[in-house]
Amino acid sequence: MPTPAKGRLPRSRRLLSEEEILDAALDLLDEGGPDAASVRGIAARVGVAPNAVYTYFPDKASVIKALGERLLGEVQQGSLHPCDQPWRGCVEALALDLRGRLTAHPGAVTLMIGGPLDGPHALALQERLLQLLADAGVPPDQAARGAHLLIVYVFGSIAVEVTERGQPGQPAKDTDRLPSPRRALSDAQAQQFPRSAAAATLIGSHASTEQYLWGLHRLLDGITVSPPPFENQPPT
Amino acid sequence: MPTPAKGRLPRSRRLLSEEEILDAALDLLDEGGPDAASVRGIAARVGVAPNAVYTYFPDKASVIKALGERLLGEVQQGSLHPCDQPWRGCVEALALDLRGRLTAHPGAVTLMIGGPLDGPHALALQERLLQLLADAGVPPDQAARGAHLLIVYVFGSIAVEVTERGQPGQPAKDTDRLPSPRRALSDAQAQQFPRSAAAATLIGSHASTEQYLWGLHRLLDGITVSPPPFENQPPT
DNA sequence: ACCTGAACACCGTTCAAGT
DNA sequence: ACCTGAACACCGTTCAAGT
Repeated sequence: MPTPAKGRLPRSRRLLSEEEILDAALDLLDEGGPDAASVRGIAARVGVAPNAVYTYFPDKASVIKALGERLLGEVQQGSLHPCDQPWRGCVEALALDLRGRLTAHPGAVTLMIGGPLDGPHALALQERLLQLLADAGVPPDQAARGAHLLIVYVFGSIAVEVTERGQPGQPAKDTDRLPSPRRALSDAQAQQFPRSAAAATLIGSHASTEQYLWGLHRLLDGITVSPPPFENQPPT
Repeated sequence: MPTPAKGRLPRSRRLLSEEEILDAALDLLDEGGPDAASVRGIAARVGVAPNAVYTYFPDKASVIKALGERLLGEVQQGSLHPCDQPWRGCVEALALDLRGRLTAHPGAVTLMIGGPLDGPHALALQERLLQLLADAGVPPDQAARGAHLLIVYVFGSIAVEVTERGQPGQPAKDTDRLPSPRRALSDAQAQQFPRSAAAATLIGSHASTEQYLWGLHRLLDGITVSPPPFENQPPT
């Protein structure tokens, strides 16, 4: 028996670790956008041959999946403290933390939303959300629907935000280099879609974080005050 | 002057049309998932050399963008009739139409959400939504925020739905071939995340369309009844 | 077990040439 | 204007071989 090294720490003469590969992938995505995280590029950055990556991950999709899970894990870790605020504040903090940590890596987010979010850290986030809604007195079936609704909203908002800002990979053609947070419409578009043009200027005057939180609370309103008739809310 | 052919119809001896290329791309995506729509594959399907595609579109991203716009255009066209129901019914019909037409093409949707939805048909949909909210008596700034919220929800739901179902490209590993609409958790997962497990069984008992509409109406509740204090709703 | 060089079967895109 | 063959610079992944 070749001594299975039960401590497992000095397992073998590997040059790399899974984490180093994920670091390299994230750096490449941050610098060059969603197409920059090629297996060959990752291998070059950590200084090995392209196929050495396959010692640590079975394929490229697994690398992306693990990277997404790691980003979600940071969120979970960042909100570990039991949160002494009222429940709405806790949901808000969680949503803000999630948004902040993901929008910092638009290239990674673009790849993440291509596949399902079903890893353990994603589940842990859902679990925490269900816990918060239960604490708020929302009955289980409504909390189940509500948590799903919140998840769709939060990830949808992040996805929209990430795709609206230019990725570092795309050269960002200079015709639409507008400084406004939500870019205005061209004259022709404004003429054809007057309400959209007006809405763009109305919303553009607010910070996107404010818009994000407004939507979140509208949604919490809808979840907590809505049918089936339900008024179990604890006092503020 | 080489006679610019003002009628423009028999413009030249082109073998293809933009529509044929989009048809081919959509067929490939439907059959093989998001990675199946290669420029070379499209060209082969319409019977030309790979680079002939670049006569019609400047690059692959433009093909994807045009395809997304076409799918959104069908939605817009499908809800052309002025909608004689009360406004909530109209929003619901629009949301259902959008979901139905997009989830029919999961591969295309996966590619669409990678880039921004800012084409004319996307704007037309937003315009219609703003019109409906204005008809409902929602003041302009709230309608602007609300429309954005609805768009995020609808596209987020579709994206989640599409990524949860397996794409035809991925071989759908036989370990998770569960028949339920929302797949249940493994035993280990259920033990670690009890609320998520319970929520999965609770939601799994409903059709996903019902869950989709539930969220939509919770959201409409939040938009129409919420601060700033507002009770301008027309009688049913 | 881990890494290597070499190869396979693909990509998107460009270029010069033909009509 | 439109299409072609040929090529360039890439991909992800596999395989046999080395340690």
